[in-house]
Amino acid sequence: MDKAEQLDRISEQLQAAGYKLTAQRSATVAVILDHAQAHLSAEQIFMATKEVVPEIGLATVYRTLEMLTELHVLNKVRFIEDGMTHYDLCETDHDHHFHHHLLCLQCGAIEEIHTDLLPAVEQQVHDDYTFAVLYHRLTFHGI
Amino acid sequence: MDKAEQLDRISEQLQAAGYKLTAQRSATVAVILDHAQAHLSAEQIFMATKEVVPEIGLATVYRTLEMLTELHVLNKVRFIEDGMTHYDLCETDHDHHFHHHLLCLQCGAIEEIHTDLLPAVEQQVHDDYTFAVLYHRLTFHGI
DNA sequence: TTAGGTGCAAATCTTTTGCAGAAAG
DNA sequence: CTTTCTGCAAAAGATTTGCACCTAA
Repeated sequence: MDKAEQLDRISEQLQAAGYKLTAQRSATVAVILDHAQAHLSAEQIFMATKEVVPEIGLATVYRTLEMLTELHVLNKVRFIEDGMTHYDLCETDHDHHFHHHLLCLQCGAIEEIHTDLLPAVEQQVHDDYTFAVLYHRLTFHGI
Repeated sequence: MDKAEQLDRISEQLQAAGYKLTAQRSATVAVILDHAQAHLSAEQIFMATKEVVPEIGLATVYRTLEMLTELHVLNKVRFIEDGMTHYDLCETDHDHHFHHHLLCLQCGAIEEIHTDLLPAVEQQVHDDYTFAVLYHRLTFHGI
């Protein structure tokens, strides 16, 4: 699935949910798709979107990001290392289970793993702690 | 190891690192030990410490918390659910590998698991991604 | 005695909100 | 047309910092 296709799909999702399709929203989504693996912060998304729609305001970006999060298009992520929220694209399907982070303590780079490493572990948690795991969040710190 | 003993140990660590042992710092550490499993926020630690040392200021608590984090007495944790940093005690030994969270999406309760579930997974990450895992951060969300 | 610590208030930083004008459906 | 969006500026909430006064060692 290429970017244009994804953009269309997300646009449809927006409209299906009763939201209007504005230039600001399309541009914001396009920026996010352009940096799919980059875990941008709101500020970074704002800056990049401004290149395309110069009159956009930061508040609009925050509102769009919030909206996309509610629609499960985006995931919010917070690393202790910096004070802000980062956003990353939910891979359409079972993202909740197939997505972890590698964070380099030396260069700050963030990479993703899309292999599910934890099914056995989740089963164990379920059995030992009477806890229904809906999703998990896993970050490895290292070099 | 009981609380008094832990407090002594941490006090020694502070002094060994060249910090002075003040009433505010002892009281703050005591509060943290009293709520060892509670993942308190700075504000909560401040409130509780104020009961013992009423003249303490929030800024001092933040400074102490920062200091304890640098000394690896505490760990900072951020959940997407609320905007603030929570602090939890590093279990003296190999906390980095033996500590995960269960977060209940219904009642908001946070529990800890002290079993290391991931050694096999870390090995795999190391092999597949040329990545030296120093520590990881894992939260399960569910009911 | 003196370097480091403290409380307070002001500053900062990220995110949210109120509102009057603009635009999508 | 009408409901939803938008940009701006102001507000809010968490954390940090500057400074003059304390205090542990």
